[in-house]
Amino acid sequence: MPVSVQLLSQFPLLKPLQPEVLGELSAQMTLKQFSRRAMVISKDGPAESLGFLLDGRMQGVDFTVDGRSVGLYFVDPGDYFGELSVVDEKKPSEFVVAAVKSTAAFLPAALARQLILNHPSLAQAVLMRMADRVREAVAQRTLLSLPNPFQRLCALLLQLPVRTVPGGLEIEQAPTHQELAIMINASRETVTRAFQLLFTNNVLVREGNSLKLVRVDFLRDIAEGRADPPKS
Amino acid sequence: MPVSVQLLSQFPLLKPLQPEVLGELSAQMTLKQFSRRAMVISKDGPAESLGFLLDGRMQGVDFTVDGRSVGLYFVDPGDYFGELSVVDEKKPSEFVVAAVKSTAAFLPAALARQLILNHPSLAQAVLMRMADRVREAVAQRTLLSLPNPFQRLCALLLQLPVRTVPGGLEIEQAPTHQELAIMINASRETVTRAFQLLFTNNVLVREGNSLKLVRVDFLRDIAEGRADPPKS
DNA sequence: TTTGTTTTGTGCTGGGGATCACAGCCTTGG
DNA sequence: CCAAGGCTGTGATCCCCAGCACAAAACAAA
Repeated sequence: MPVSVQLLSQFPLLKPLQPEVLGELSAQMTLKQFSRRAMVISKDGPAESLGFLLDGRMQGVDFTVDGRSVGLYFVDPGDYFGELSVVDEKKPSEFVVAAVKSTAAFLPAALARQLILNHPSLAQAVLMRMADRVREAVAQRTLLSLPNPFQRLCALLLQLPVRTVPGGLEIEQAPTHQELAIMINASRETVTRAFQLLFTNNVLVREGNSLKLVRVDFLRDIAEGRADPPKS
Repeated sequence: MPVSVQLLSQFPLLKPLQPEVLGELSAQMTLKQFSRRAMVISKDGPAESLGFLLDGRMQGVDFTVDGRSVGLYFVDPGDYFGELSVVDEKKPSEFVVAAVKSTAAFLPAALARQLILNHPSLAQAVLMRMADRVREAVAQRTLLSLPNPFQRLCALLLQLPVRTVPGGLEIEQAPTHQELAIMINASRETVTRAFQLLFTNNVLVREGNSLKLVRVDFLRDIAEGRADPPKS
């Protein structure tokens, strides 16, 4: 099932390509749907392709040897994923699962690799992307050293992809407590309790499926240890 | 103070370059010594250059807003560092400090950038390096989710750069407890106590300035939760 | 050597959060 | 439209480890 050129051209990475190249690509790509919790890329499998997320959200996860899951990053529409294996031809370093029902387009790894290496501008773009991922990883690592889970949660909320709306920031399609918990090394219950406090203090407001951050400054104060987490 | 071509040619990254190019580079580079604990790259400063570590060891560190330090990675001789800022021209994402007395050569960022972008083979090498850093970061992140500090320590010891010696692996120039502690989100005292146990159970042996891992398999068993940490 | 400084070793205490157990609630698919 | 499986909320318990406060030891410098 080839993928329409129009869809592809939405991706910043592919923008600089000539239309005819894009056309060829589209013929080689396949479109796939994933239901919530479905595995998109497995760490074990060959899993060799470059994915472009059209719709939904995915989460990069890994598992410790003792079976506990670890949240690494989120992928949002317009992003691509799986580039690591494509460039270094090693096994994927993590799993990617669909956090919600999602659709993505895939380009076989070999082709993607050729494409990237033959187009210096693409190579450079990918290089930049990797640089970003390293930076994200560092930020995430630093976050994990915050002493208590409450701070870590606030810090995470602030660095999640948000949209500015009147009266604060908004996180659409809010992740579940569990999904957040594994990103900040905390238990699901602890996240629930923290949210509880944030709600009763009107720092956060729930709006259907999304989460509105009112009092962003206070959130930041907690994250950075200037303000103590509210007790009740 | 130009740097001898001979020194430079030890770096895998620069190997593929023609001797004359290498010669030019060497004229542009400077050699610097750092004493223990000295700051090599600051997160704030412009700090714009690509570093090549000749001798010693450095540690990438960051600080949480509340002043606690976070260990990110170690740099060993033959590695280069500071490549992130060089490729994306943003501020450094972390600090780099000398863990021990070290000497490094520096190439100004603008030149390094040119060099990399003009030589596809270098660009590719850097791309690979970045891929490695992402993989390292993922591994480190996964490590941090291990439930107890003892496991984390064992896991870290196993993924530190080691040298194979008769009767086990050896970590030369062993990091201090403090340096290890900040890499595994534990307190210095906890690391000390863990080492205590590992010594009395002959899992580790201290040999002057380096650390010998006897019973590597047992170390791995603990790290992976198959064996319980010894009680005494 | 002596002196100062960084690193390592240990006891004690308190609090924070993991874990377990279960109860309501959505939402989603059949 | 109902059922069933995921999410969210909440109490109770317990134990691990951060933090403090020194003491000892190793190391560097003078």
